[in-house]
Amino acid sequence: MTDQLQAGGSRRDRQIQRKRQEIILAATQLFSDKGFGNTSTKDIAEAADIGESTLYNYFANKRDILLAILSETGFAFDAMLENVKGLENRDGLVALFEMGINIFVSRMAFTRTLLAQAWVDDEILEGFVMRRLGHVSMLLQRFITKMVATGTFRPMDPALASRLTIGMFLGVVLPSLRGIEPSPTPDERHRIAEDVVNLLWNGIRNQ
Amino acid sequence: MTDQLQAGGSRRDRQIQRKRQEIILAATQLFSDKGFGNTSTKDIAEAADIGESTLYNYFANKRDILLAILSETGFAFDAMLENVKGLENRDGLVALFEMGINIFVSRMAFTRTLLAQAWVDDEILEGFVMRRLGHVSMLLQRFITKMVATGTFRPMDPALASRLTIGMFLGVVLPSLRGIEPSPTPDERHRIAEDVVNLLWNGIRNQ
Amino acid sequence: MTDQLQAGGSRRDRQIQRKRQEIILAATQLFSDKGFGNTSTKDIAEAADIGESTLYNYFANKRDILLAILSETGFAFDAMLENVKGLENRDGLVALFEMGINIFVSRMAFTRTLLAQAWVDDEILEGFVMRRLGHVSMLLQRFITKMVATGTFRPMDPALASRLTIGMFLGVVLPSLRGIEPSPTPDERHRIAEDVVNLLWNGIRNQ
Amino acid sequence: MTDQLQAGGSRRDRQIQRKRQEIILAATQLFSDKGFGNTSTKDIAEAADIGESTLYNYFANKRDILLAILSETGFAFDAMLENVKGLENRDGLVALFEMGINIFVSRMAFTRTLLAQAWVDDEILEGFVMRRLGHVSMLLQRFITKMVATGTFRPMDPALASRLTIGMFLGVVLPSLRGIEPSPTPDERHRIAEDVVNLLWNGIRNQ
DNA sequence: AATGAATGAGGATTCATTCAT
DNA sequence: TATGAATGAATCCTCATTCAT
Repeated sequence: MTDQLQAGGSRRDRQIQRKRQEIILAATQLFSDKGFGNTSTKDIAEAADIGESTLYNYFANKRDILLAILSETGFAFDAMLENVKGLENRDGLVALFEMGINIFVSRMAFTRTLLAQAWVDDEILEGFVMRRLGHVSMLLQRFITKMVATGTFRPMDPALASRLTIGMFLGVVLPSLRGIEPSPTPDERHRIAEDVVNLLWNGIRNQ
Repeated sequence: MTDQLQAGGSRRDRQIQRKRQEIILAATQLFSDKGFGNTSTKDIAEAADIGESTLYNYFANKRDILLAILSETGFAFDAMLENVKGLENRDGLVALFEMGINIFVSRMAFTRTLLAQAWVDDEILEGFVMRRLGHVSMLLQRFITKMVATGTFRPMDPALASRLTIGMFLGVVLPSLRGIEPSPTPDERHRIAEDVVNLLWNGIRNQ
Repeated sequence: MTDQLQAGGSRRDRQIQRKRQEIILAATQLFSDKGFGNTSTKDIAEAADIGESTLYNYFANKRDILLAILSETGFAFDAMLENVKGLENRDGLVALFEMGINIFVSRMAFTRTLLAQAWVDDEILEGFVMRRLGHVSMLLQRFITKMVATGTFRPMDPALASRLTIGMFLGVVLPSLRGIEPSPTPDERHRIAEDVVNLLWNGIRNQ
Repeated sequence: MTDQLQAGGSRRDRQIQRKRQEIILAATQLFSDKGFGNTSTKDIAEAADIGESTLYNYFANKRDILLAILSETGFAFDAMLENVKGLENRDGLVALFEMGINIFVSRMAFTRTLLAQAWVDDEILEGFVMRRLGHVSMLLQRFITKMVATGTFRPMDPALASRLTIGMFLGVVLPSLRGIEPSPTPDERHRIAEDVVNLLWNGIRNQ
C-alpha cells in the first residue's frame, strides 16, 4: 500500500508536472507572441484548455508562470554552459557561438520572452540574464586574457573584446528572435559561427 | 498689432508645444522605466502634473503619446543620418559609431522605449526602426563592398559584416541603455568608437 | 448716442439671436440624427463652427439647447393650432390632418427629436407634448360630441374616437419621421389627408 | 449518477439562466425608465445586486444586454404571430387587436425599451421591429384585399388601410406604454379591441 | 484537483462644464 | 464676446485573483 501510495503519489506528481508543462508551453507561445503584459490569464487558460482558476493550482500567480518559463530556459542555458569547461582555442569559440545560436533559436519563444521582460524588469534581468551573461563574459575574458598573454592575440581590453563578441552574437540572433527573418537551419548555424569567428579573428582589413 | 497678434498666436502655439513637450518628457521617463504597457495614463498625468483628461487635449490617445515620443527620436536619428553622406574610410566609420553612441546615450530614455516597443510591436518596428536600420545597413554594406573591391578589405559577405558591425554597436550601447552601467562620458565615447573600429578592423589575432 | 447704443444693442441682440439660431439649427440636425444623448457638445460646437465653450454664452447647458429647440417647434405648433378655431365639418378635419402632416414633415428633425425625448423624459412630455396633444384631443372630442349630438355621427365614445384619430395620424407620419420612407410631397399630403378622413368617416365596410 | 450529473449540469444551466434573467429584469426596468443611454452598467449591476464586472460573465457588453431583452420580446411577439394563421373575418381582427394589446401591455417595460431604441437605432429597428411589423402589415393587407375583392369592404388602398389600422393600435397602446395612463385591465382590453374594430369597420359617420 | 462564479481595482477614454484671458 | 485649456466625474470594460463546491 505504501508502494501503491508512492506509485500513486509519483504518478500524481508526474501528472502535475505534465500539466505544468502544458501550461508553460501554452503561456510561452502567448508571451512570445503578444508579450507578457498583453497576455491575460484567460488567454493562457484557454490555450492550455483548462479553467482560468485552475491555473492557480499550478502557479501562485501570473508572474509565477513567467518565472517558471524563464527558469526552464535558464536551466537549458546552464546545462549548455556547464559543457563549456573553458575556451581553449578558436574551435572552442566557434563551438560556443554555434551552441548559443542553437539554444537561442531552438528556444526562440522562450528567449524572446526572456529578453522582452529583462528589458523592463530588473529582477528578471538580474536573476535570469546577468548571471549567465556574466558567466559567458568571464569565459570570454579569461580566454582573451590568456591569448593575449601568450601573444596569440594583440594586446586589448578583454572586457571590451568580450562585450563586442557578445554584441556580434546578438547581431546574428536578434533578427531571428524578433521574427524579421527566418531562423538559420542547423547547417547554416555552423557556417555562421565560423564566419563570425573568422571576422572576429582577423578583422575586416586585408593584411 | 499684426506683430502682437502674430506673437499672440505663436505664443499660444509655443505654449501648446511646451505642454506637449512636458507630457512627452514625463511619459518618456515612465515608459522607459516601466514600459509602455505598465504605465497608465494616470501615471503620465500625475508626472506631468495635469489632470488625466487633460492629456486628451494634447494627444488623441495613449498610443499617440508613444508615437510622438518615437517620432521625436526618429527625427533626431534622421538628422544624424543625413549628415552621413557616405562612408569613405576608417575615420568615417569611427565617426559613425561615435554619433550613434551619442544619439543613443543622449536620448537614452527615448531609445530605451523605442527598443522595448519595437521588440513587441510590428508597426513600430517597421515604422521607426527598420527604416533607419536599413539605411545604416546600406551605408555599411556599400562601404564594405567598395573596400573589398579595392582590396582594402578581405573578401567577405557585406551583409554579414554589416550585421556584425551593428551587433558590436549594440554590445556597446545596450548595457547603458538598459541601465546596468553608466553612460560613457563624451570623451569615453570617442575612445570606445576608436577601440571598436580597431577591433573590427584588425580582428583580435596578432599578425 | 442713445440711438446709436440702442441700435448697437438691437443689432447685437439680432446678432445674438442669429447665433442662437445657428446653434439650434446645427443641434437639431445632430439630435435628430444621433439622438440627444449621443450628441456631444463638441459635436454641436463643431457643427455650428464655434468653440465648445462659446455654446455657454448662448445656452446655460446642453439641455437648454434641447429645450430651445423644442420651444421653437412648440411655437410653430401653437401657431398652427391657433388657426384652428374649431372643427366644423369634414373639410375642417381634412385640413387639420393636412396641417399636421405639413408641420410634422416640414419640421422633421425637430419632431423626431421631440418624440424621442418625450418618450423618456417626463418633463419634456409634459411641457411640450401633452399640452398640445391635449388641445388637439379637445378639439376632436368637441367636434365628435357635437356631431354625435346632431346625429351626423353614430353614438360613440368621443375620447376613444379622438384617440384613434390621432393614432391614424401617427400611422401616417411615423414612417417618414423615422426615416424609413420618404416624406410625402405637398400634393400627396392633401390626398393622404383626404384618404385618411375618408376611411375614418366611412369605415372600411361596404354599406 | 448519470441523472445526477445531468441534473447537476442542468441545475447549473438553470442557475445561469436565472441569473441572466435577473439581470435582464433589472436592466429592462432601468432601460424602460431612463432609456438605454442613460442607464449605466453600474446602475444595472446595483439593481441586480451584483458586482459591475459580474455582468460581463453573463453578457459580452452593455448592448448585449439590450439585445437579449429585445430578443425575449421578439420571441414573445413571434409566438403570438405564429398563432395568427390568417385573418378571416371581423372576429379575427378583434382577436388580433386584443392579442397585440395583451403583448404590449404585459411586456410593457420590454416594449417601451424596444420602441425607444428602435426610434434611434437602425439595426434594432430593422432586426426587431420591421420584420414583425411587416408581417402584421402583410396579414392586414391580405385580409383587406380579400374583403375588397368579395365586396365586403369598399374599394381602398390596402397599404393605407393597413397602416391606419396599425396607427389606431398605436393610439390605443402608446399612452399606457408611455406611462401616462394605466394599462387596461384584461376585461377592458377586449372591449377596447371591439370598439376599435367597430370604428374601423363602420367609420364614424352615421349611415 | 478542477472550475464556475464573483469581484475589487484599475484602465483608457468621453464629456459637460468652468474659467482665465 | 469668444475660446483654449483644464478637469472631475463618470462610463464601459478588463483582469488577476479568490472562493465555494
